[in-house]
Amino acid sequence: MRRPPPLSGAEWKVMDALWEGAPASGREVVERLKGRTGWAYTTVQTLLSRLVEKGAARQRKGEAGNLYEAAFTRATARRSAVRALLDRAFDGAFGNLLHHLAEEEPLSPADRERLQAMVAEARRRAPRRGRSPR
Amino acid sequence: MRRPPPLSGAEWKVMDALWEGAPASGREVVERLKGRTGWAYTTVQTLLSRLVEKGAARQRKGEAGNLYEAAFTRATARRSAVRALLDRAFDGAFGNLLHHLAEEEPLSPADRERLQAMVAEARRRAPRRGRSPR
DNA sequence: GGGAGCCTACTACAACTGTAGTAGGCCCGC
DNA sequence: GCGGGCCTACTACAGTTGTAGTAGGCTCCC
Repeated sequence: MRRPPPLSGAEWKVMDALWEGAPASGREVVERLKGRTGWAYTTVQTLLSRLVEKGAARQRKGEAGNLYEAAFTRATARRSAVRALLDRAFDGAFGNLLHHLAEEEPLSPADRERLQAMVAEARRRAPRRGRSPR
Repeated sequence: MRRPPPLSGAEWKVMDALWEGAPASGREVVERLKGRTGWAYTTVQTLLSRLVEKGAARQRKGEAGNLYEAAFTRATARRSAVRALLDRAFDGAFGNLLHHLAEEEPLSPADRERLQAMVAEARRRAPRRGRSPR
């Protein structure tokens, strides 16, 4: 899966359930989503089918019914979602997003500390791995 | 406008044109979008009408046709879009997004430097303005 | 071996999105 | 004063998304 397909809001919830443990039966997925969504069994089934269709999940026959698992990791999906946000609202540039976060979002002082520490840490661990901004 | 409405991809492009200078006539908006989208005049008009309907833009009569302007700033729209991404893909928590950015995204070393500097700068300027993370 | 459950596949349907076409009004130049 | 442009309002239509319902099959119990 080179480029994961975009996931809709409802699809994200189902993928979250799959990432909690796979493979999972339709029944299990419904159980995991109970309390978060209250969706009918068939609603979840429809979403699972759509995810399989678009290549976000894989389906295989199990003992009792189909089993499902995500076709890519949460981190991959997040990268894709961040990329989509970038293209849509930040002119495609990471720098614009970073600037926005630092300047416009109500980060708590703790968030800022944390962000700063994380950046420093990541830089220490992988000083040469980045790509240049566009 | 307490909560700006969510904007679709096409709507973002039109809003971008409005933010480039307002008020602007439909014709001007179309001109600004030429080369970026190639949309027909009526396509842009439809999008402008939808934006007015959903309260994202304001319309008023001008000398020669309607004039349009954005009803909120780009920064406001961006905050809203970031919030939507957070809710959809990061469990609603800023911290998760920050962690993702630092750990998973291919930021260039320059981006990391910049991010770090911006955070430090923002903290210096507004040491007490943040809200606590959720 | 027939009914209760459970499962999958197919269908439904309204709202929202992307992308436009058409009709009808107003103004300017000839 | 009429044809060409330009503008607005309305309509169109397919694809996606959210949220299900229904029909038909398997299976296990009594």
